[in-house]
Amino acid sequence: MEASEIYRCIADPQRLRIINLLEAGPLCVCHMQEILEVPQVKMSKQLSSMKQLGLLEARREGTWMIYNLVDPVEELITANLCCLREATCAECEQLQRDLSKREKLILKIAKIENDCPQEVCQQITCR
Amino acid sequence: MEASEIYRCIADPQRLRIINLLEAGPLCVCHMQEILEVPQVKMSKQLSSMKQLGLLEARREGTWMIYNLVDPVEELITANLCCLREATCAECEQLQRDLSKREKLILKIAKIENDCPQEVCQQITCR
DNA sequence: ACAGTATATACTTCGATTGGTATATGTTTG
DNA sequence: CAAACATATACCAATCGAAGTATATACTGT
Repeated sequence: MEASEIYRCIADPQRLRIINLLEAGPLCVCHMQEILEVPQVKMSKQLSSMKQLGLLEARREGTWMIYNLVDPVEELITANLCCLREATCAECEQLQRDLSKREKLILKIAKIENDCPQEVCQQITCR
Repeated sequence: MEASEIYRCIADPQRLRIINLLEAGPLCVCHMQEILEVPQVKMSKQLSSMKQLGLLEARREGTWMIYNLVDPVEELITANLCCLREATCAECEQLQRDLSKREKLILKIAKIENDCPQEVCQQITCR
């Protein structure tokens, strides 16, 4: 993958947030939607563009699609997330908040039975 | 400066090459043109957009404009250049070649009297 | 087979970005 | 002041990417 492709991808704050989330573990689409508070279409299109690029992959579990970063994760991605998590710009702080939100969500769905992604994501997401 | 602005900037291979060159030291426009083999208009427009963004600054010496990275250089820029110089994608190898070309050019203009940027860049570029 | 839920795709519209041509600006030298 | 050089800007056409609406697909449980 060329560097410019990766940069073009993470140049969009929304896509960067998705990558940031997935770097912490796989998630299904509805979770990401909930955390990022973004319309379904937009989410789906961005995921599909990143999958096409070769950055993400997805597998289906029931009606849900679970996305994850392709392993091994691109060096540039790792390096930049690392750098961003120590920085203090507005976007960087958003990334932090997203990760906290993810934590809470994971705890919630681990508790409540029959919640949307419960039986699917409980084992997969909380590694 | 927001992260996404920086990524949008270096998502263009040409702009990344410019930044890569300037990270090694200031250069005047005609030098960069010669190294990157790019039309004058394009070079000028890209430089001006990066200056506007706050990534570059320029000062005039005679008829020449000398550009340099604003000090201190953005962390993200430093980190990414560092990462790219160890990588092996096509674009990364181009960056290496550009740096070699820069070395040769510097040596050349240090020798030849009255070459375009000689009296200007000799002291400035070869720090 | 049907209804419900999760996700993806097609299509359209709109604004931003890019590249090129022509021209302008600023500086030096004779 | 005119000519030459280095660089910047204005303008236009073409392309690209983002966003929204509507619709399609895939799966599950009844």
